[in-house]
Amino acid sequence: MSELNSIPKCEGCSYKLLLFESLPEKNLERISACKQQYLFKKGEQVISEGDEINSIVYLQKGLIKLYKNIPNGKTQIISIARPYEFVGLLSVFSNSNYIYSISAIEDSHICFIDMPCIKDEIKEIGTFALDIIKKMSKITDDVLNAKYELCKKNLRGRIAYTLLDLAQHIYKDNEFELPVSRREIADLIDMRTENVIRILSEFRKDKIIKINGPIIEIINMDLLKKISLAG
Amino acid sequence: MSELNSIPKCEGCSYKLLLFESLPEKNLERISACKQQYLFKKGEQVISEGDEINSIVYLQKGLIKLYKNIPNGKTQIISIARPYEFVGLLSVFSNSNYIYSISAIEDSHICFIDMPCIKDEIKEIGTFALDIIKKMSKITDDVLNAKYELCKKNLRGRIAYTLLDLAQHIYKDNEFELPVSRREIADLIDMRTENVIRILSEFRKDKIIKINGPIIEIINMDLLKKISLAG
DNA sequence: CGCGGCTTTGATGTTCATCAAGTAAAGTGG
DNA sequence: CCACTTTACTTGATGAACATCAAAGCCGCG
Repeated sequence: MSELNSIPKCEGCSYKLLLFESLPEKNLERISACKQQYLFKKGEQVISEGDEINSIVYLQKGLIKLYKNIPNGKTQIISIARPYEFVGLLSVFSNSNYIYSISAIEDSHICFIDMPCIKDEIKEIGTFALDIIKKMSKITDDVLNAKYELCKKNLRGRIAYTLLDLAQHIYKDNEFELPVSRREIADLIDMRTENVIRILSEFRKDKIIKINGPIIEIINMDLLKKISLAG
Repeated sequence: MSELNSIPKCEGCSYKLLLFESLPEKNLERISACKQQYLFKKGEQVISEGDEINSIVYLQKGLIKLYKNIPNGKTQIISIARPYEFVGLLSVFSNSNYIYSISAIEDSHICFIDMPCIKDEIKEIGTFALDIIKKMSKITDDVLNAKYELCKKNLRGRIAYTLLDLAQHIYKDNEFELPVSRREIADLIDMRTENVIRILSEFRKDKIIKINGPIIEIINMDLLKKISLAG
């Protein structure tokens, strides 16, 4: 982890539009003054389960994963998050400590805004409070819907769904490098490593995707969508 | 649906402590003035998918289910909610229309608070805004954790988990009447009706529960907990 | 170089969905 | 009130989907 030496003002930050649109100039400056931006290298840990929550975390650039350590020394990935997502927004207001860990799976710029600052602005600016509520509501909706969808699908459907998510939402490209191991994908969508591999191989044989080590290219998007829906 | 003829003031409502603790007397009176309470009989529909959201719904007494209608004429139950739960809180701030239906599975008292009133108070009273945020955050956490747990379990584990939830959180009694059909339980936890029945029968044979029509009594709580955890 | 972790494939057994068939219970119309 | 229909419940048989076990190749790293 290293501090970014040129810390941009919040005024120029694309997140401003995302969440701070309703904040007057004066308040935005206060927010700007109580934030820290850091660069995390690929693989570095951002948050450890149990850490005290004293800031809101968001991802400006890069890719991170949320995960829990489960008893037998394994990990359970909760989600993979891309920029423009308020990584820690889900439970930071109801807990005093993190119930999951976060680490960077690509070099990432991460911004920490002090929690007391955020709370002060929420208390002072009513429209900002409503914005936060709306955003939280949206995130919850999305995460829950995704989980409900995934739960009902068979294994082929889950893999198809995951590949589509990576291509369409995370990388916005039909060709991308799998950001996590096959074992971690298995964790993420509740199946076994062997079956992740097997189904990826089937998709390759069926000419739905090309596999080149960690690189995946989707060559039959329509069929993949059908499999995801049918699953 | 029938209007409750003696509408109690919010001051005496147990929900006051739950959410409106930080609201001054004056504001609580305004909230009190823009709410409606109704009695819904068992089976009556409270909200239909697609209805415009113009109030916050909460359950004061009774039991309700949230569900979606899915294409083939079937339904998917999302959750069963008990009193002291803000039924509609999950997505009411990010959508203009309901994305699920709600119906009463026991006679229920339901309170509707006009959304504009709530929003006005959020904007005006900062601590109230923070309370709402905290509550939403907690609900999200709980619902998500439950879904993550359930997803990973095998069928026996899911049934055990569901029975424990009903006994411990919903009815607070080792003996209770199943509030929904076995088919609906299957929907709720993503399995087939036949397997719900089969596993309940197995639990009966293993002397974990007693079944008397719709009445279930848990007689080996420890084992049920083990099965839920092991699942 | 050897060790450990990730990947891959095959063989095998378990879990679960599906199909079929029958009973009980509950509503419906004459 | 009874015949009739529908819906919920229940059990068994079967096959498909999936987890588990085993073994081998690959690759990075000390």
